[in-house]
Amino acid sequence: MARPTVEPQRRRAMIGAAIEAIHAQGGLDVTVGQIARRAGFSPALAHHYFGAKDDLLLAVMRQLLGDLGRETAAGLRGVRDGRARVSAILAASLGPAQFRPATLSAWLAFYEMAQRNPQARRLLRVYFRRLNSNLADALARVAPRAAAREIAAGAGALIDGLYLRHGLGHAAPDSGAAARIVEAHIAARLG
Amino acid sequence: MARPTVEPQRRRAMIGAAIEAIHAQGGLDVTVGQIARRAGFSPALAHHYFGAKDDLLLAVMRQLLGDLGRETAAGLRGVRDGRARVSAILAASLGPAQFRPATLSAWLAFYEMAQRNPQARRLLRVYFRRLNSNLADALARVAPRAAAREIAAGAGALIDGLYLRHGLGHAAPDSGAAARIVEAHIAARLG
Amino acid sequence: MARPTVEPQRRRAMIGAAIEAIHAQGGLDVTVGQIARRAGFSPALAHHYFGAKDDLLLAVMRQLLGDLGRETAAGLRGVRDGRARVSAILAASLGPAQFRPATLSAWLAFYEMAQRNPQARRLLRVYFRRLNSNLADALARVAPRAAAREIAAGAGALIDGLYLRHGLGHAAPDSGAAARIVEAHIAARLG
Amino acid sequence: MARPTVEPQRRRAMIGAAIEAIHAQGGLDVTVGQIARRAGFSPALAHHYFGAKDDLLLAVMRQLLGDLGRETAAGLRGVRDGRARVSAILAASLGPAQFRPATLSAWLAFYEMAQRNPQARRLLRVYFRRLNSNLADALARVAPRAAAREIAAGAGALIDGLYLRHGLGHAAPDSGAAARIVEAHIAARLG
DNA sequence: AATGAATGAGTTTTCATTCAT
DNA sequence: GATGAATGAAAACTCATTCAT
Repeated sequence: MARPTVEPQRRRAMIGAAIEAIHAQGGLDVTVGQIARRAGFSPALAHHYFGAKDDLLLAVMRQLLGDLGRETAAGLRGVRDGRARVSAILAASLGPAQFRPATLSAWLAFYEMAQRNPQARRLLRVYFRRLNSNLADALARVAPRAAAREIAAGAGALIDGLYLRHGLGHAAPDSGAAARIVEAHIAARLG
Repeated sequence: MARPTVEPQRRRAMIGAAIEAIHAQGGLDVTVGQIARRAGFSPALAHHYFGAKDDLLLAVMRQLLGDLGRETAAGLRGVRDGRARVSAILAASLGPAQFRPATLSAWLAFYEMAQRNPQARRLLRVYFRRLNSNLADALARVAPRAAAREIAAGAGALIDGLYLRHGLGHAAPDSGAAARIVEAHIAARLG
Repeated sequence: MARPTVEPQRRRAMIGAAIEAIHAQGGLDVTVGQIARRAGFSPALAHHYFGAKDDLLLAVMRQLLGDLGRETAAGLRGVRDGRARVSAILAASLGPAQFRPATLSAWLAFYEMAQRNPQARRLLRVYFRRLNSNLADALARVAPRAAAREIAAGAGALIDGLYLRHGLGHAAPDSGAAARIVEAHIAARLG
Repeated sequence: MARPTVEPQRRRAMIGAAIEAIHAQGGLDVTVGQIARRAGFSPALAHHYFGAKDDLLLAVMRQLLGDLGRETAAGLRGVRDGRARVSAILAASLGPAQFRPATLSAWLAFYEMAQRNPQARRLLRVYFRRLNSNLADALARVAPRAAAREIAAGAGALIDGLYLRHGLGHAAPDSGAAARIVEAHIAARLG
C-alpha cells in the first residue's frame, strides 16, 4: 500500500530527455519516440504521462521557466540595493545554466511553438512580463520610473538577442561576456 | 524560341507564398503543398523549381537576407558621417519592411532552421557578421575600434531581441520604438 | 477463509458497466479501460476476471440472453392457452427491459460481433432458435404446424427489425407499439 | 490536356473493396490499409480520395443506398397497380443484390456506425423514410391511409429483421423466402 | 512546362495485455 | 486480490517526393 508512485520521476526524466532531444534534433520536430527512447522508455509511456505531444512540450517549457524563476528569486533573496538587484537578475538570466546549449535550443524552439500554440504564447509572455517587471522594479530604485521602464525594456530585448546569437553557436558572446554587455548597456543608460 | 522564361516570376511567387505560409502556419512545419497552393501552383512545381523543400526554404532565406542587404546598402549610399551611417543601418534593419509580421515569422523560423541545417546556419552567420561589421565600421568613425566593436555587438543582439519580442506580438515595441531603443543604447554607450 | 468471494459482484458490475459503455460509445469499440473505469475498477481487473476483451463481451452477451430467457420463462409459467403463450413471449421480447436504449445498443453491437466471432455467432443462433421454437410451439396449438413455423419465422424477424429501428431512435415504435405491431401481424396471419 | 481523370474509377474501386473488406473482416473495424490493399492501392490513396476513414465509409453507404434507390425506382417504373407496386418495392429491397452476403455485412456495419456518426444516422433515416413512404403510398391505393401506414411500418421492420437474420447466415430465409414472408404479411394484413 | 497520380516512410496516438508489487 | 507501470503492435493520417503524361 502507498506504493511510492514513480510518476514524478518519470516526468522529470522525460522532460530532461526532451530538452536533450530538442537540442540534438535542432527544433521541435523531435518525435515523441526520440524523446522517450532517450529517456529509456517506450513512446507510449510519454503519452501515458503527458497526454499529447504538445502537453509534453508545454511541461518542458514550464520546467525551464520555473528553473529560471527559482534561480532569479534565489539570487534576489536578501539583496536590497537596486543596482545589485539588477545584477542578480542578469546573473540568473544569463548564467551558465541558461547558456547551456541544450537550454538555448529549447528556448528557441519554444519561441517558435509560441507562434502557433496559445498556451505556449501565454507562458512566454509571462516570462517577458516577469523579467521586465523585475528589472524595472530594481531600476526604479536608482532611476525615475519612466526611465527605469525604458531601460528595462531594452535590457530585456538585449538578453533575448544574446540568447539567440548564442543559440547559433560559434563566435557569439559566452555567458560572462553576455552579462557584461548587458551590464554595460544599463550602466551607460543610467548615465 | 527565346520565349522569355517565366521561371524567375514563378520562383518569386513561390518565395512570397512561402513567407506568407510560414507566417500563417507559425513556423517551418508548413507543407510544400500549402506553399504551392498559396502561390497558385501544384506542389510538384515547387520541387521542379527548387528541388527539395529545404532548398526552397533556403531560397526564401536568401531572398530575405538579400532584401535587407540591399535596403541597408541603399540607406548607406552617399552617407559619410559615422553617426548617420549607424542610423541608416538601424533604419534599414528595424524599418517597416523588416517588422512586417510575416517577415518576422520567417526570420524566427530560420533561426530554428539554422539549428539543424548547416547552410541555413551559414547564411545566418553571414548576416550577423555583415550587420556587426557594418555597425562597427560606422561606429569606428566616432569611437575607438575596441569600443566600436563592443557597442556594435550589443546593438546587433539588441536588434535581434527586438525582432523576437515583436514576433510574439502583443505589447512589443513597434518599428519606430524599436529604432529609438537601439539609438538610445548607442547614444548612451557613446557617452 | 471461506470469506465470501466478491468475484460474482465484480463480474456483474463489470457487465453492467460494459452495457452502459457500449451504449455511450455506440458500438463495440469501447475500450476495456472505459468499461472498467465506469465500473470503478482498473482495466487490469477486467482481464483478471474475464481474460481477454472478447471474453468479457461474450459474458455480457450471455447475461443479456439469460435475462431474456428468464423473463420469457417467467411469462410463460402457468400459461396454457396457445394464443396467450404467444402474447407472453412477445411481452417478454419486446418488453421495456429489452427496449432500454442501452440494451438495444448492446444487442446491435453483438450482431456485429457475431460477424467475426464464432462464439458470439453461436450464442445469437441459440437465441434465434429458442425464440423461433417458442413461438412455433405456441402457435402450433392454434394453427397447423407448417403455418405455425412460417408465422413464427416472420414474427421473429419482425421483432428483430423493431429492435433495429428502435435502436436508431427517433420516431421508431416504442415498446407498446412494437408489441402491437407484432400482435397484429400474428392475428392477421392466423386469419 | 483534359487528361481524363481517374478519380471516379478509383473511388468506385475503393468503395467496392471496402464492401468486400467489411464483409471479410466482419464489421467496421476494417483498416484503411485492408481496404486499399484489396483495391490494389496504397492506404495513402484512400486518404487522398476520401479524406478520413469515416468519409470513405459514408461514401460506401451512399453507394449502397443509391443502388437500392435506383433499383426500386426501376422496378416501380410504369407500374400503376398498388399491389403490384408493393411487390416491386419488396422485390428490390429483398432481391438478390441486397441479399449478397457482403452487402448485408455492410448494411449491418452501417447500422452500428449510425450509433455514433450523425451523418450515417441521417443517411439511414432517409432510407427508412423512403422505404416507408414508398410502401405506404402504394398500399394507400388498396387500403385506407391509416391502415396503409401501419402495414408499411410493419413491413419495413420485417424487411430489416430479415436482413439481420440473413446477415448471420445459416438457416435464415433466402432472398425468395424473405420476399414471400413479407408478401404473406402484407396479404394477411390487407385481409 | 506543369500536374495529377501515387506512394513510402514516418508520426502521433490508442489500447489490449502483461506483470511485479 | 488489485493495480500502477509499462509496452508492443497497430491504426489513422500526413507529406515530401517521384513520375508518367
